[in-house]
Amino acid sequence: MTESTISNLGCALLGLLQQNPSSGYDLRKIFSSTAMTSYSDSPGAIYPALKRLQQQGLIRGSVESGSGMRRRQVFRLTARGTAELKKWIARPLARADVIRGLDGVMLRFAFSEPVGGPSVSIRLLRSLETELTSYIPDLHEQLSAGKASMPMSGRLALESGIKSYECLLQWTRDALRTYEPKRKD
Amino acid sequence: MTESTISNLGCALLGLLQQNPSSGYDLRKIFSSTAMTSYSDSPGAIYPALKRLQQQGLIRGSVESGSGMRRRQVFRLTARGTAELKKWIARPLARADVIRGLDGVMLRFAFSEPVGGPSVSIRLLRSLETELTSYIPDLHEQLSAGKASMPMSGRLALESGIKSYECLLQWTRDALRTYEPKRKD
DNA sequence: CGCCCCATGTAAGACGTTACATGATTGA
DNA sequence: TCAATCATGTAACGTCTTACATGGGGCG
Repeated sequence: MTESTISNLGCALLGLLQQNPSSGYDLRKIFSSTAMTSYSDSPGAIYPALKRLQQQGLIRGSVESGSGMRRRQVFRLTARGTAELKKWIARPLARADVIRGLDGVMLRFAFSEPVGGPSVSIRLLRSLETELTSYIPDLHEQLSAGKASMPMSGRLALESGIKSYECLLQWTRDALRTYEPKRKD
Repeated sequence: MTESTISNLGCALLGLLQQNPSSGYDLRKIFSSTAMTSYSDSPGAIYPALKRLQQQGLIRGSVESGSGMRRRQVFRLTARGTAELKKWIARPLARADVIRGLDGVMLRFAFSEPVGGPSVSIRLLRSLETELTSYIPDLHEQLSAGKASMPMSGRLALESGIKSYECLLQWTRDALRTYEPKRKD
């Protein structure tokens, strides 16, 4: 029933709607004009996604049509939508999330504070720190294992991936310090 | 005709096959066991992708079935496949590639040297440097513009994105120095 | 003999992309 | 009035996910 998995785009929509009730067009503008450009602003993605969310009972749209106004439909989260959003954000992290779903993780974190408060943000950061700490050494091993047999560009590409994870780990710790200034490191 | 766009997975397959003729199963193992885990190792993705590449005439499979061996089909690049791979790698970079297709860019770079030699790698790195140099300031502007209205976790998430691009730019310059030791910086 | 791994595939479904289509309203 | 923008959608298409299916070969 509530077993539906929601796509990243769907969750991004939920998160944005939680902050401000918006129309599909508003959301498209957000995706096309802000740093959330990594999500599609095409109508063929957004309107069907909104329809799905509404069919699942997670959002509800109401048509606004005052005189001298263009017809537009403003969507808001339902109680179930809020619950689903919270559940999505609080879902435990696994290594797979770090490897293939980093975008989703950052999206969850971005919404974590307004939706669940600082404690949820901190929990996310902590498990991200854990996963990265265990994953990065694996990557180093692969690098030294394959060093000889890889072309230089391949090796460099792998190093780039490693560096970016290390940079993310750094950021994670900085962010944790922002939330817990008294944390001893 | 050769107008077909090939998916990232398809290009990854082409690149790997260029280095070693392999069966679908071999390729799956690579995806599941190395840092290329970001690509799917599921048979439902790989076998259809191989079939498409073959239908496009970019690879050719030959069934190996010596006695006492399991049947397996080994794929090799055709001339057109090599050409297509080269074209894909040499395609000029645009900002969109940096925003939504970084994976693809790194994949192209990883194969650039064995396929096109150092000059192609260098060209890729240079245009990556250009794109990043122009994109990063935009992100900083967005950050300072939205600073007030964003929840802290949102701001931190944006900062994480910025940091990761800055880290990538750093890597790009390091890599360039690897290829051009005498470059003055 | 039975189980697990090799090796290949197919089918249903979900999602995003691209491109097209439609109307209403604002502004030059 | 004519173009641009607002605002919403639909249709076709390709691809990935998940799950299932199949058969041969090694191993205990």
